Amino acid sequence: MKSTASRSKADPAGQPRVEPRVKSESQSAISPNVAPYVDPSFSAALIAWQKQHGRHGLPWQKSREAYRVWLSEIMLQQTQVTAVIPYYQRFLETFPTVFDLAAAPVEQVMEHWSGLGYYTRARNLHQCSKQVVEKYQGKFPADPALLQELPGIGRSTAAAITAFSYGTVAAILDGNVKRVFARVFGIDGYPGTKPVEDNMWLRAQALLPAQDIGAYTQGLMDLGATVCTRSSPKCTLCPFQPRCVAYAQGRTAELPVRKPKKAQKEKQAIMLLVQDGAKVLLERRPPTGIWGGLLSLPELAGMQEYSGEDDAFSVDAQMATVRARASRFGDIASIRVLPVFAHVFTHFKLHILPVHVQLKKRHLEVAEGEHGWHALDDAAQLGLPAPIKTLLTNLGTQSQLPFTD
DNA sequence: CAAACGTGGTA
DNA sequence: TTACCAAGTTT
Repeated sequence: MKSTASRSKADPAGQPRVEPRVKSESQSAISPNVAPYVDPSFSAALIAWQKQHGRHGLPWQKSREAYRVWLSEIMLQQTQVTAVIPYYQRFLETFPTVFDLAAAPVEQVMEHWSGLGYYTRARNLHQCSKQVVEKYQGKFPADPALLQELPGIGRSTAAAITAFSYGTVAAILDGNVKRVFARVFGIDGYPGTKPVEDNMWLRAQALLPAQDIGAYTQGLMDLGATVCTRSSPKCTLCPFQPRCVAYAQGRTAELPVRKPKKAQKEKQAIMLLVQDGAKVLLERRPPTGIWGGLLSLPELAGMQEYSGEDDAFSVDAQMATVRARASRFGDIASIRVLPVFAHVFTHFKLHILPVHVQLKKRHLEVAEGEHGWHALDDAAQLGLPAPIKTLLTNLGTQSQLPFTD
């Protein structure tokens, strides 16, 4: 990021030519927002800023190979750069090409994704790799419209992949862009709503440069991630400070408008930790729903609504069921109720009530379909939900369980 | 189309 | 500790 003082000859400076993409329609339906207009100075300023102050050393920036760009873009959906880096590198080592990924069993893909969250992304990633191999001979299309038909790739991701890999001129609209636009143009209204998002897509299209789409797209992301941050934006370093509506009005803290918050739901689930010596009983969760496709502890009766302390879903009341369920797998030596702990998701809080069942004699293969015995020592390597992985790991090290709630 | 879908970091 | 968030897509 240190700038070589000399400007490279590749910098055309001047005005990038932009074809007029927006008709002079009245955007009257979008009340608080001004109609987007073509403004070459926006992309010119951003591209210049990116080349000098943007990020250039991220692991997925070392190659423009579509497979790598695609992999990084999927991993980065709703996920921060620092969280992605180790996953990205491990993925590339294990699956160096789209052919390797397509040929791998989905269980192995889930293992490598474990801990990253939003597990549908992993299943879609795997499906997508297979389709690219079958339909496109392993070469990702350069047309965003074609890419967008593939699982896990939406409008914004399709544009990002083609812009970075092939230089295709297409607009992205991610969280960074929404934040930058909301502030620079003073856009009121929560960006998650249809009218506001539509307006932003129109702007994103109208502001596209004819050249340097890679630097431009990266610039939008970099500016949002490093300067125009959610809290404490570094406005003095921003190339758009002179034209920023939010800055001029002292409203950078209010824009973009926050998501209206709903009452947080709470659920609870009794989870069976059936142990036989050094092995523990795990089951594959259904492909859809929370933790879809991951290995996890058997749940007693699914996740129940939770309302305060006084709940009828107490472990005590379920002991008979616990005993019945566990005895299918062997003769019970002991049952110990472990401390309850909570795990918070984006949209609800889950109270986990673990019950430890020690077997003295495991029934020989109970062929329970999705059930299987796994070494406790392998807990860290298996594709497990983060809190379950923590639970098993702590069990093995004798240390105390996660925070009780 | 609003809701579902994870996790770890920060205020 | 609670609340909010970070390179969105799918249903």
